[in-house]
Amino acid sequence: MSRPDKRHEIVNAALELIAEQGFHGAPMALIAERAGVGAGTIYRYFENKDVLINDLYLEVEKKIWSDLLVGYPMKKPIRERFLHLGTSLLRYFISHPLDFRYLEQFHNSPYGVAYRRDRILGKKEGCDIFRELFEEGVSCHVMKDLPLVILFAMSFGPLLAVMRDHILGFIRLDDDLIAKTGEACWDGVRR
Amino acid sequence: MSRPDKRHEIVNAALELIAEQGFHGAPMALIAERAGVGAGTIYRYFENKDVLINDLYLEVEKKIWSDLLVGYPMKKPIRERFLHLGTSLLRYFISHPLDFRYLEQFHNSPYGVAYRRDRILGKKEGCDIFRELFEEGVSCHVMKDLPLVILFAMSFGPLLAVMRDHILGFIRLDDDLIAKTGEACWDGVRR
Amino acid sequence: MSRPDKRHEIVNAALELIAEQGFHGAPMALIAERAGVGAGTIYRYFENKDVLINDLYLEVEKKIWSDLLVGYPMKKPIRERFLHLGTSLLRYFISHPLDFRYLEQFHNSPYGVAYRRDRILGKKEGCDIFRELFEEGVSCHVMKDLPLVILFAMSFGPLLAVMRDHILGFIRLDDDLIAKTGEACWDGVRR
Amino acid sequence: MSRPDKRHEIVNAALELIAEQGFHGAPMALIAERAGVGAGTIYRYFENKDVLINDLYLEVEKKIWSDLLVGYPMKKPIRERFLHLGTSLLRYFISHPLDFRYLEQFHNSPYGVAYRRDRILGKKEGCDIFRELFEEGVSCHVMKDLPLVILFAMSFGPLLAVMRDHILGFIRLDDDLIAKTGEACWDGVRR
DNA sequence: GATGAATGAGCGTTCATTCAT
DNA sequence: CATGAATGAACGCTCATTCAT
Repeated sequence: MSRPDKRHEIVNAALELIAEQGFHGAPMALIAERAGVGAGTIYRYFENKDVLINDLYLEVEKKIWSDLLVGYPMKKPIRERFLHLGTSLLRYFISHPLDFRYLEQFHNSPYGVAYRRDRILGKKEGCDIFRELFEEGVSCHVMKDLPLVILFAMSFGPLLAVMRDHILGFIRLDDDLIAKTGEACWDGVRR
Repeated sequence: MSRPDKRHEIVNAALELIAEQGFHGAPMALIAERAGVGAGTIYRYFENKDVLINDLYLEVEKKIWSDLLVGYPMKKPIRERFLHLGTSLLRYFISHPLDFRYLEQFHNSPYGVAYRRDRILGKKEGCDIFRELFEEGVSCHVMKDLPLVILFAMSFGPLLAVMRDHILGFIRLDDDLIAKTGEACWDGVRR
Repeated sequence: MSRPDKRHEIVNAALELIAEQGFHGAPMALIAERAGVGAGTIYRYFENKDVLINDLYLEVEKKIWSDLLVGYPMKKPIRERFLHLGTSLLRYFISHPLDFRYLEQFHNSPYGVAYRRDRILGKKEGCDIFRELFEEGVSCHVMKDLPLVILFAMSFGPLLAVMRDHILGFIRLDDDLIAKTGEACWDGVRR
Repeated sequence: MSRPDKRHEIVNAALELIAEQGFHGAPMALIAERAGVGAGTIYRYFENKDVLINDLYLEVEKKIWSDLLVGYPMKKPIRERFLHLGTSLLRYFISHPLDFRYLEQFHNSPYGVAYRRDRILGKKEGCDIFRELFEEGVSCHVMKDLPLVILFAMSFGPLLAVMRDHILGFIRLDDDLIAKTGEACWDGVRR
């Protein structure tokens, strides 16, 4: 197994275990076992468990951001851009349910708080696209005149809630439902 | 200290510690100490830590349900009932931030999954009021023709997201913002 | 086993193992086993291994200081006081060889450096008696006019070296040899 | 890098690390890194860590012995020979503090005990010069009539103790102090 | 010969749970 | 009943040593 492969096996094992069992259910020894490496090997790739968890988070986030930007209709009206982002996010998570569950575990843990703070305060680069969209939406009187934080919440809140239900098997999100969910979110923020 | 008092102290200590520090930061010995009882005493009231955590969850949920029903405008239009529930929920969490944070910890843990499943499937009593409201809303063509699960998500998702931001200090929810947030949620579900 | 007993068993097991095998040869699990307690039990008495090691050091040192003061001929000439301290120290270590070997391990480790520094600089109380003796010896022209640090070294150096040889079985220190060793040390510092 | 060079780099790196940080602070990987070789390479020169440590000890000791013999006044009186050895030892350690600190680490560890035993029992060659000197001193009634072991201790004990204080910075050994320390040691052993 | 990635036994420490008092 | 000292399995992590390249 080549070096990048081994790293990937570790990251994948961690993603699976943490997504499925939470941080408690993912001791380093188990991650190592599932990755097919020795326990000490993980520490050649990651300084410690925290670093592994944070690096994994960054990787997942990066994949998502780059996915969201694929086909982003920069020149189209705000509504279409909004719908693109919303439905893309849903689609991404539907194809990568472990990523979704990992992010949920991450955000709801000591690790995640700092990141949430940074994101909201605009320190995270990837979020620019959202902030710009919302700022434009507000200033063009297309969206409700509410604090950005609230508009964020009105958009992500329902999307993520719907995703949770999909992941848990309470609904089956198909293209139709994805579109309708996106529209409903738009109704929540539009003026 | 009487028996119910002692139980209450334990439950309260657990609520505080878990809400503030997460499950990791709430070892039984610390809960016992903060409750002013011996470590072994907890096990006279709760079979084990899991039971304590689940019982605590049920208590918090019960308080919330009963609070939501106070002043519930049973006879008023769907919209008003919806807004009552949404803004009441926000108000409850604003005055009981520990309850909110505990629920978040709980839901995002192995404990929480089973409960979410039960609730959605209609096994939880308290949810009846929501289900009835949404079913009526859909059948009267006042709400979007979407699966109940989606309508739930469109309502709770943003509310809880907004609450998180309030708890984390990113916004300050006042009466005006509470009302506007409720309205925005309504826009999301209404036809 | 009563609480003080258990603490004593732990301290004793640590003393034995560290004295005989060094810090490497004294893992907490082994200390616990030899003490006849569970591994976690040690942590009820000592915050961590460092604290155990330092506390043990302080206990040993206290025993020694109090032993040295027994029968200290405060009013007798410097020479007699010096000989009292030297021979008492030898006698103490002969009856408590584990204490001697523990101190050796301790001083020759990261733990011990700080203590040595403090002692030399006169921050340790117990050393007062030595410093006073040497200062008086120098100012009365009974001892050589050398820095205190050197006089300390001229006294303790040979004593401890002789002790090491006794402990290792290279010589058998009897009363006669103890007396002669003390005298030889005195010759080293006296004018 | 030639074979002897590589070996020397390894030995040197081990000396530095162990002298400065103790055995705990000198993992094989770090020794290898500082030596500029691969971790596995060390094992081509030394069977294992113990062997490396023991070989290093022998090298240091050899350097010292050969240094002590430089200018040894074979024909001069016992006193002068004694002073030569004592002050040469001090001077050697002052110019080679790492050697001193390494020896201290070594002697105060499981490794060191065997060597001390050997030396004292006369199995080590280098010690001959000391033993001869002391035996002559005793038989000529120039030194005290004490066991050789004690005379050794009376000589080395204070010297090494003084060195420790110098290394730790408690005193600054200059030529004057070196001479006086040697004389004081002589007073300890002479009749 | 030289390498350094991989290994896994072993470390110090935590904490849910038990049980003698 | 209530206690809290005692427990030991399980954790995250280190490092001497091996071996495929």
